[in-house]
Amino acid sequence: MVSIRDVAKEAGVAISTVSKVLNHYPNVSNETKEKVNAAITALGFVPNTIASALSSKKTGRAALVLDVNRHAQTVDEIPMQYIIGAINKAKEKGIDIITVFFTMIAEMNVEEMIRYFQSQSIEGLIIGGLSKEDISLRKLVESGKFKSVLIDAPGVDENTSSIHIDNEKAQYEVAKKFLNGTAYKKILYISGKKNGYVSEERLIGMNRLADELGIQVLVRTGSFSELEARKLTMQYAASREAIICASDLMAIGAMKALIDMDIYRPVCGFDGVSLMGYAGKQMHTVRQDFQNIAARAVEELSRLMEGGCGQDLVMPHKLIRIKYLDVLS
Amino acid sequence: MVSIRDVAKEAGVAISTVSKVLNHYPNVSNETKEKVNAAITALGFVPNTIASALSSKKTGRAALVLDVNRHAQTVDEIPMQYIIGAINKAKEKGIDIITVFFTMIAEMNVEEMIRYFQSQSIEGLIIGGLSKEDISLRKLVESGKFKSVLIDAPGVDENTSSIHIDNEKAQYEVAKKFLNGTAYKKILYISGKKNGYVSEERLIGMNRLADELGIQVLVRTGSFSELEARKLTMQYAASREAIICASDLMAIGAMKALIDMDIYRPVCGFDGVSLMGYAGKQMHTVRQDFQNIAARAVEELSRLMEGGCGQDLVMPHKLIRIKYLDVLS
DNA sequence: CTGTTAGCGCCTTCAG
DNA sequence: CTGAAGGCGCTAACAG
Repeated sequence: MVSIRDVAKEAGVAISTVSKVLNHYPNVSNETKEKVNAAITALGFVPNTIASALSSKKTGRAALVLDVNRHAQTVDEIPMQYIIGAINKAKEKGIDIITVFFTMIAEMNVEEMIRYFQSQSIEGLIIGGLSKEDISLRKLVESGKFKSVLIDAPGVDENTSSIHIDNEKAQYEVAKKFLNGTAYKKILYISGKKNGYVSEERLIGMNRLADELGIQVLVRTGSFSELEARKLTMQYAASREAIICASDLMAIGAMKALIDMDIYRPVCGFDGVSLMGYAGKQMHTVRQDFQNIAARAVEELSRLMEGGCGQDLVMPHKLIRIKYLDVLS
Repeated sequence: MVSIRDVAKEAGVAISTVSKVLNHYPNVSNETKEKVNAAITALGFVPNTIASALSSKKTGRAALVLDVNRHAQTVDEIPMQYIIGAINKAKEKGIDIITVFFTMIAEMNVEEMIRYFQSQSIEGLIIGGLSKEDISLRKLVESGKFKSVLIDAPGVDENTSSIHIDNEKAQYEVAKKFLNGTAYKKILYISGKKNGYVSEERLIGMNRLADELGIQVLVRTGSFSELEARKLTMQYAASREAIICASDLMAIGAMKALIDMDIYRPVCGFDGVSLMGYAGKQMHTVRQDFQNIAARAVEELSRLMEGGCGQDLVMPHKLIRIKYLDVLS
């Protein structure tokens, strides 16, 4: 392995000079800079990140912590979008991302988590899907040992940023568009998790619209589960005129139930996953650009790692109507 | 940060002794081992992977290289399964995995790829979806600079293992089961990619069955594209009795085309992705356990990294009939 | 603007 | 079985 020392010798300069041009220090003359660069390419020198990290105490490593149901049979589209968005941006930013799943750290207490991430030399965390029940993880974030970006969860402090769409507004808007031109007065709203951060906001948005339009909303908790939404639809849809769900997956569950029941009710979703396109029916939904959210999260983490202060970031959303042809490729 | 030196002091032993118990060296007395371990827990010592890697020249880092279509709107289920399977097993094996996408390295030549992975201190590669067109990547593997495990692609050598199901057999079997009890004589077979490793094997399996049963098979290339399969079905299905596809996504495309054409033809897929469950129709398919394949790949890589020699691994597959309820969660 | 010199935290011979 | 000492490749003061 050719090292910085070889480059220095080849270029006829000191070892530290090479380091300086490598790290784009300001005070190096163009002349020596060129000599060094020539030597670098001549020798095919590759800087050793490990050594650099050890010496500088900056590893540039971050963990993307995601909640995927390991044995779920449904498609994990959202985590995948997060991964794609984050990794691509991370490469651009020169930071390393390792992906970690909730299940891998679920059993750990705070100390163990800290130890785990520290042993991995991780400086930053991007957490997707933190819920109120993830107490250890929350404590980990609050420990301040790592810079963190929380997707869809609150908790801004000096070392922590939060990134999310305006869930309340989005739910309000999509439901409004969905109901536009209709005279429905009896809606079934299938909500997310009880005590879930985004679920509560979405519910508020729904209620605000209901007040405004003077419609009656029956709220039931679907726990973001397709099956649960299916059951709730079976139970309540007959006496309702339309169904609004706090996620696309639940919307699909609702729709399938309606097909089984052989009745028609319009259904509204939330997320904009491509799976909707396979569900066999056009549906209104909010579209979140998960890749973009993750990419933005990486940028934000990068900023934090360079000493920036935590902040609250609100991403834009769109309203769309998804149909089969949208997902053909 | 508490270091090995502090532990040594606390335990009243030499720094190297601590290192030895950390790395489970044989020649340390139980007595000192206990002293050291006590000191470790007392101080909450966390070994520094970076320093260890620099010193030992073993990083224990691997890259999972995957082909995901960044802007594809269909669900990237297979890569996600690979990621889940690989990462979970990697944690168990104590190796670090960073995920890399083909798009991130597509433009690079071999030298650049080598440099990229070396600068990341990566020792091993797990590559999913290597095709005959990925010349640089193939050269990278053949360079012998990294230990590699190829999923669904051939190329075993000293540093390289290959892992895959028996595609020929699987295609033969699923098609046989699918046609069992029918008297169809005119089949449309929508194949994968021309010159694709797995595509060719599957086609051979299909042809073998066709010979055996004396049926006539019209082969068309669907390139694993749902849209292409849809088009081909539109074009040829009317004059055929059944459709067999070399992937589930193409099977879905075929099925949607049949619905549009308003004719019925049974469709057979290959893979066992959960998306099939949303397609609105029961379908025969091969089921590959992608998580398990990836997990096995990590084990194999781990073996290679410890000096083992490359080998060819054939994973088992199942035949299933997938239907909507299978994917409810 | 350039070179010298200590480490970073750990591993690994090599003596004892 | 244990300890001392010399790096691994690089960064970061500090001199010059």
